[in-house]
Amino acid sequence: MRIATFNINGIKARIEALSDWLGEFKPDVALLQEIKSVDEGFPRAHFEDMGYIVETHGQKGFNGVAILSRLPLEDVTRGLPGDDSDEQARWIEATVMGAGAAVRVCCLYLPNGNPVPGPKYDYKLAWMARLETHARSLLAQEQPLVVAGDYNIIPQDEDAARPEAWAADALALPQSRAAFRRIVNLGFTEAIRTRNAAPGIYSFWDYQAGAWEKNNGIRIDHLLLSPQAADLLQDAGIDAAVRGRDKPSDHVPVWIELAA
DNA sequence: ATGCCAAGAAAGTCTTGA
Repeated sequence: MRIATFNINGIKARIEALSDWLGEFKPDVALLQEIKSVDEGFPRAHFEDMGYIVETHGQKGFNGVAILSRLPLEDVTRGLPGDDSDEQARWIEATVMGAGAAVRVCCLYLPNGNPVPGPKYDYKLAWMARLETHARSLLAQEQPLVVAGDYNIIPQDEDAARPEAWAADALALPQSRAAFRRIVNLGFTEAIRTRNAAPGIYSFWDYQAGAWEKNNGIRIDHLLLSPQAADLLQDAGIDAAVRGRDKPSDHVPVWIELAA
């Protein structure tokens, strides 16, 4: 089972680039963030015609997440538990029925949190505390589980080409990194780092100042695996070349292959 | 430090992103 996470930065602007990539990479499951669309505005039929089941959790203008799957989905839920007053569309989860195993997949768009300090950073940390609580209950089910998406966290200095530029940013502050580590340390395996321990691998390059051409990137899109999912892991990678294509997102797909 | 670019909502120029 091939699962990818991809912050597409707007479904309307990315429908061609996303379709091309789906046709080439043929993921069984694509976890999309920043669809920037309401559910009714998502081009559902277009992706159904490509063989995908489409589940969205959108909102007007920004945010929004979606799951595209070529395998059957069960028990789709929307919204991160823990705060019924939270209106932002940043979480959708479902069970993917693989031939060999069922895999619970969670698609998240974690708040950016800038500027610091301020209410946006408070919201980020509160959201991460809710994620920790929910992740703990999901892990307790002791099943294959993938919690993936745009975490908006640079886990360590080697995950940025210019870590000094991010030192005071919400993506890299010690408090942000500590919150991410608390989640990982519940028992997750960070998929990419099982395959590549070297610095210099990124998943985001800013549109500004020639960041892609200079390889001035950061690694902020992650797939966290429960022990039962990690046991199924066959491969993991980042499809960085997508960033160099026409009309790209500023993020690229990050993927895993599971024996499921 | 800021926001060089991009997207969306909307119809001028904001907001948001990272």
